[in-house]
Amino acid sequence: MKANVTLKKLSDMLNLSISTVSRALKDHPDISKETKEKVRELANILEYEPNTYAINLRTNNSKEFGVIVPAISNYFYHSFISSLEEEVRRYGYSLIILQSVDDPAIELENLKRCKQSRVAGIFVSITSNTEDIKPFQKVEDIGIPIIFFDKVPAFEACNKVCVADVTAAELAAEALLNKKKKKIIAFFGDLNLSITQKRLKAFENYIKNNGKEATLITEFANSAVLANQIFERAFETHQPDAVFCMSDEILTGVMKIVQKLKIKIPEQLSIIAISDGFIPQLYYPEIAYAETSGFKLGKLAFSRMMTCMSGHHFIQELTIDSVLINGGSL
Amino acid sequence: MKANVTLKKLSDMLNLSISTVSRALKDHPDISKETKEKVRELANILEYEPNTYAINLRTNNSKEFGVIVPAISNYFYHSFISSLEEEVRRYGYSLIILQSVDDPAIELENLKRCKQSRVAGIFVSITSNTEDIKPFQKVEDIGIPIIFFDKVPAFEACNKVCVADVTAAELAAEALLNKKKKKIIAFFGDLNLSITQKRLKAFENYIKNNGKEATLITEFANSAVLANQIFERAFETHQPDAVFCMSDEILTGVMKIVQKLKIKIPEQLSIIAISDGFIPQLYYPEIAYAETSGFKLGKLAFSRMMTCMSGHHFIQELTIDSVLINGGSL
DNA sequence: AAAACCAGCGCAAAGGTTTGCGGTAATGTT
DNA sequence: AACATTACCGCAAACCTTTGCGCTGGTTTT
Repeated sequence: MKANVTLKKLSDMLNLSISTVSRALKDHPDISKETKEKVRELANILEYEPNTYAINLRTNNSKEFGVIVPAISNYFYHSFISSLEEEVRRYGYSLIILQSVDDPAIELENLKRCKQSRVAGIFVSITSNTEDIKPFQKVEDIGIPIIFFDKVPAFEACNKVCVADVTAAELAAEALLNKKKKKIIAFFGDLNLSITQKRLKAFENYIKNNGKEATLITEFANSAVLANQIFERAFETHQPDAVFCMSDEILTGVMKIVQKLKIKIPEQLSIIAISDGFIPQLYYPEIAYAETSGFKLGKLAFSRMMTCMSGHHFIQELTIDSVLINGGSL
Repeated sequence: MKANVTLKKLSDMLNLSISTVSRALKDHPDISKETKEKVRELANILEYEPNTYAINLRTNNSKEFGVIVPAISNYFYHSFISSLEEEVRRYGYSLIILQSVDDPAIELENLKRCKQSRVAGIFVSITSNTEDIKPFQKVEDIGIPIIFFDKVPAFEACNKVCVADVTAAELAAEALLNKKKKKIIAFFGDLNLSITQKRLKAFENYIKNNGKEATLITEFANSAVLANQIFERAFETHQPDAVFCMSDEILTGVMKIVQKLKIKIPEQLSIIAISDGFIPQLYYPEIAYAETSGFKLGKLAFSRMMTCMSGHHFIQELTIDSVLINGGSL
């Protein structure tokens, strides 16, 4: 573990002052070409690297963003994180990942960590049980911008970037109606989540307004396993000609039953989902879906973060549009 | 953006020195109970939080680990990361995630970042093209321990934690032979990867030594899409009674053809894979697999990191064992 | 020839915390 | 009564970088 080379060391060796060395390395106009050259040369030889800790202390901020999510191993978040990481790296930032395990208490702890680390900004997807948004607002008050993404607070005024839940649900509904489906099972996740409520409402409304002759049956399941059982029963009871799956989790539950009962897709049953696309393309035929791209959301979240950091502090709520991706399942 | 409360501020308000306040908050024996009480009280009221930057500078290390992976959105890594994050959090550490996009140049840049951030340690899964391990060793020389996981350098002496490739492949082969399979397609990924070579060799050897009457056909594909085409052709050409998939990527490719050709599992074809378990349970019947758990690997990697940090610097190569998880696919 | 200017560099403070050492007063020991 | 001990606390250096300001010697302006 060799001694670290610092500005002081360089300045000693060159018989210059620390400030001159510092400025030389930063190409400051006050320093002559020759001096700059000498300094740079020695810095290269000794492999000088500025001490990040000292810089952070001096400038009182770091090139790091915090990311707080309910869980990483989720169909959606890792594509978001992956996309976000790509983006922030270009600007010299890094990502600190914190999982809340869907527990508001841990979420709060994670927030506190971000505050203590004095990150440059925080990306948050809240847990399904998060009720108190004030702690987040307090952090924002001390100058750390917060971008909520995906799972965002329902009412409070804050910076949010979301997928277009309403559009996605409507696109899916429209696709089914275009195919003249008459008996549709719409299958949703945890009704306590605002995302479920939004998609449910949008889907129901669209069918009600545009599909007079279609029958709609709604089902709910909080896990893929539960989705299995519920769908198996529902399929036999109602003999639907189409099923809409609000999420990947639901879709995987449904598809397992499809395989078990050897249901013919799309002859016997049409399927459509809302997804970011990974799960739907695992099946044959590939499942049609209204796209909610974690990738695109990552890019959007970052650009929003940058404008927030530049001082434009007006609050904004953004969504990325959804498009219909056709599979052979319709 | 209110002014930050520092030790100095506290000490001024209490008419104490900075050092006394610092020690009081750390429960140092030199400080009297009463003083400690007063300090703690005021610190609470003012919501004092130590300045991480200053601490890092002073102690010359941070409570952060770097994680360098080829890509986050991978079947395996996000469960590793998720598990690792859970673990490090208990000890007050955080995780900085860096993606190499399977590019050795970016990988090198990521390594440099970790070095500049002076993280406490680095977890690395190298890209398939990484050839030069020296930069990693140089970082280790300056006192930052490095744990290679999953994709590890083939020959160099360094700390590695891996899944039990050999055991997993043998378990899978054994399971197929137990079922008296006679014509087995063994399907592998990129042959340039050491992981592929290991699994290939182990599988082939096991069949050769224990399954005299079984025919083995090996195939290779570098992507799920390629796996589709190759398997479709191979299935029709060879009419196998079993297929072994070396990875999730291969498995998804195979399963799509299974669905397309309506191959009956397990009557017509037995399937077994090596996987961490998420993909296999998406299908009906669930696919049997030799488990290589990202979750367990995360725990192991962390414990190895801790012993490395405690100064026991002997190099070690560890593997987590594999177990056979039965599905209905055999 | 005096005044103004400029290029090039150094001094020193600031950012907040930790910690070895030294100091003071009070209590205990012979 | 003189000395040693103990309990508490403060001084100041160190970690490394950034930056406002001031200083010097030389060149240009009036």
